[in-house]
Amino acid sequence: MDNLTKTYEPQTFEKRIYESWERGGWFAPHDDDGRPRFSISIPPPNITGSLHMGHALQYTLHDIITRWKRMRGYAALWLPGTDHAGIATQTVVEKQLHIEKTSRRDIGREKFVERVWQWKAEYGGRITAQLRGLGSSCDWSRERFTMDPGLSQAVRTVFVTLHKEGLIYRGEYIVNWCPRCQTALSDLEVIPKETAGKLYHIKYPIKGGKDYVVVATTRPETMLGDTAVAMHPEDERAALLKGALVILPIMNREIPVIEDEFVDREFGTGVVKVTPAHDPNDFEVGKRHSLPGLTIMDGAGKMNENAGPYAGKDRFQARKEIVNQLKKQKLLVKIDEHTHMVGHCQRCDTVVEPTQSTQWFVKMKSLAEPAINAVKDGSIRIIPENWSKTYFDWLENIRDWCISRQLWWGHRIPVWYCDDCGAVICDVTDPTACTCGSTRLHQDEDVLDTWFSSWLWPFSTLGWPENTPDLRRFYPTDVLITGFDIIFFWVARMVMAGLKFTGQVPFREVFLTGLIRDAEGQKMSKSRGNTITPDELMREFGTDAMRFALAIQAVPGTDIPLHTGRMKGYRAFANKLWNASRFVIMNLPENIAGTTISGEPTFADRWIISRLNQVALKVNLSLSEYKFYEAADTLYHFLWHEYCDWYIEMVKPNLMAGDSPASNSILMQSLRDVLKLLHPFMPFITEELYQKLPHDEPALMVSRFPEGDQAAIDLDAIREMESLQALVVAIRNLRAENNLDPARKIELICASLSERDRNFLNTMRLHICNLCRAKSLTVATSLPDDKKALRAVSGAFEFAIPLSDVTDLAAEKARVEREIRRAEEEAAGLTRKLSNHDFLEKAPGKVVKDTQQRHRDVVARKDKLEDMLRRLG
RNA sequence: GGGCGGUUAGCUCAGCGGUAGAGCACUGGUCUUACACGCCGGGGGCCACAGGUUCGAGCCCUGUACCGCCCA
Repeated sequence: MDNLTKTYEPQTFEKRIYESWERGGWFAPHDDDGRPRFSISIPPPNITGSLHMGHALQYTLHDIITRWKRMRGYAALWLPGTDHAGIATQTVVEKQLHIEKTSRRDIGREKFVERVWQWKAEYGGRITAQLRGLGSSCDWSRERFTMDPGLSQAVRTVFVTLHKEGLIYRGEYIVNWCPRCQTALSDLEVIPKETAGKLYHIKYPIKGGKDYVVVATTRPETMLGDTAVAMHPEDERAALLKGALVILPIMNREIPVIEDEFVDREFGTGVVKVTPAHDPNDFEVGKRHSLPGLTIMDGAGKMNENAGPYAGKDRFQARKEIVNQLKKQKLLVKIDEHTHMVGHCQRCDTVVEPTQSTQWFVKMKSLAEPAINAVKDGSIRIIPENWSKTYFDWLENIRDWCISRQLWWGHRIPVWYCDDCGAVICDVTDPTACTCGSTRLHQDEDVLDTWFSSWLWPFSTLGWPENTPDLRRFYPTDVLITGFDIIFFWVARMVMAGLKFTGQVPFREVFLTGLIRDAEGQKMSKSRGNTITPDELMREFGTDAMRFALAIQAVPGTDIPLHTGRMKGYRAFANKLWNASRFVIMNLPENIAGTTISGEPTFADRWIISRLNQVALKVNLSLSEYKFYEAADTLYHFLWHEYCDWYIEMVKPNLMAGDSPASNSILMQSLRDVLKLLHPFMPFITEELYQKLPHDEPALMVSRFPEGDQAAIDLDAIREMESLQALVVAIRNLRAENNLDPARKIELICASLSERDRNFLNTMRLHICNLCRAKSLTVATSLPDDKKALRAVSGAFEFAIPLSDVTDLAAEKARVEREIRRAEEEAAGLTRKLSNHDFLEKAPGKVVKDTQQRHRDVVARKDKLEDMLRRLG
């Protein structure tokens, strides 16, 4: 048997253990079809990313559930993979090219895509390596990437199907445009941020007079694209201006005054400029009033040829210059400070420019309805339940999804245009000729939003559109675990796609985690500089300690502030487990039988077995309800404060005497069960320790999870243990209060009028002496009338520690008096309750009975204490 | 403006109708031969506020005040 180091040193075994699991092939689900199956797919991390705390939390929970199911005999599949992160990955490679003093335009599309694949081959394994470091028991043989041929096939199939059904269309609309990424974005990829801006009040002269109207705008540069000004129809000024034209300053263009109810009369001057090509509202107004749209910027956010003198200038520079120009022309009335929401690119934080542009869209309405129903009728359960409302709200007000991106990295839109007849061909396989006979075809330049492949993830990874054995066996998946922040991006869309294309829900349950925050409760972000990475924590505290810390704080629907003190605490817990195991291993007889119990179990044995079964039942129940925190907390308390603090201590004298073979065996077996119960939470340390103990299975991870057996619970043993603990704590307390040297062996007298109690004391004699550091215990019907003794009461027992050197009688009396007062207060409260007729009549019988018992107990206690006080003189 | 959370011990959080809990921090004692990442004790809470329901309310209802998030 190897000797264990004195402290927990995770870095010495984590890597080795993970490799042994992989070598064992235990991450892949059993082929045995008789087993129930469990399946979960990973929210694929971005291929360019590195593991952050949110991942660490979510993947820890994935792993806990997967390991738990696997150990309970399920053919458990956790399917891993990554997504191709269109914008992020393209940006990374573009930066590389920039360093090489070239660009994607220079090398061309084909070469560029090649470079990205090259980059992926080189760095794409980074995040999956980190995933391994976390202990994730994913089936790597089934790893998928959103750009894999199979998944690409799924994307094409879906596109073509939706296109045929008319649910995908192409058109010119206002979209969110990121001038840095130079692509369109979906609504979800735009982050509105409260921004301190300005509200400019600008005079637009009315044609043919000296009058003018004043419009208010936050984006004066867009005025170059104005094609009208609008007022509310009920505005009295509107009547006067009916049919009037105003002169657009700077451009000196005549534009009409129109009336439209969308104008907010309260805001600004009640008159707004209308720029159909650069504002979503104005775009709608423009359509209603048949106004032309005039685009005044290019894809990079620079003013274009329609911007007259400002052509070529950056949009923000143009804003400054235009404001100056207006000032000069005395057309600027005033500038108000104005805080408003400004859209920023989710990827690069650049201010998004709403721009009129031709893009591809998905009609979402008809897809959303079944997704709503799936949650309403319980086919999918969202945990915590209150997120359902958010889910419904979004789906009920869903807008069409802009899916085309002006990128090169991604799934290219499977649409071709005939250069001769202009036909549009949309097909799963690349067409070679048009129906007109022409072979001059060109494919649409755009690629699809990355989420357009992610929303197929639960089934595309299992082989869809092929009807593969994996798809039949592992779809639908059981549960989706992810952050609530992607409930729209991903969760809702997956439900829509799953129902539409497989006719089934993609998962039966959705568990939404909170966000990981810093110690001050702030969101972690690079700009705040408050990020902590899992790598740092794993190095400092051990992976198991970090996992345990995350699990025990994973209360559904609650954010987790990250305190390193907490991590330290769970490293101490791991150390405790380590040392408890060390103790057990050190005390193993050479040839202990693996699983058989020889000899009669002692009281302590019966107690720990009972508690172990209760704990196992509780852990299974908690995990089945996704109460990770409850399961972890139960185990923490059991191992430390029951197994270590009491059971090991109670077993020590037997071990030293060598007279209880059963205890030896139960000590080891119950530890092994604790290791099993803890394994999903702390896989590395438990596996390492399991390997050091006698064991039957090749690895803990494939051993059987303790289910807990109601029949193995001896409630009498548990009750007796509770009174023993209360008595021991009371005696220890008395010692400590009176500053008795812990090394000093005391004499102890315990008294009770009941014979049963006295029998109990005699049975527990050795435990009491051992746990209280007493050299003798005298059991009596009453305490001797000796003044020189410390006295206290615990439950039905009174006890005394005779001391020849007790000197401070006054202090001792004061202490007893204090206890009497406490007992009196409690008794008074209970008396009040019991003299209330309504309580006696209306409260359930059990509650009344318990209250009466408590009252009797506290009165008895008070009597005993008063008796003690008298004896003290 | 609409919606959803939160407000419990110094800190971070459980508890959600019948005696207020945990971890950390604090504090007194202690290197008792598994562990000082330890052991044995201890202190600390009108459970945000105001009403209501109930025999009984952190727990249910109504309202208020702060704080946070999401959607317009």
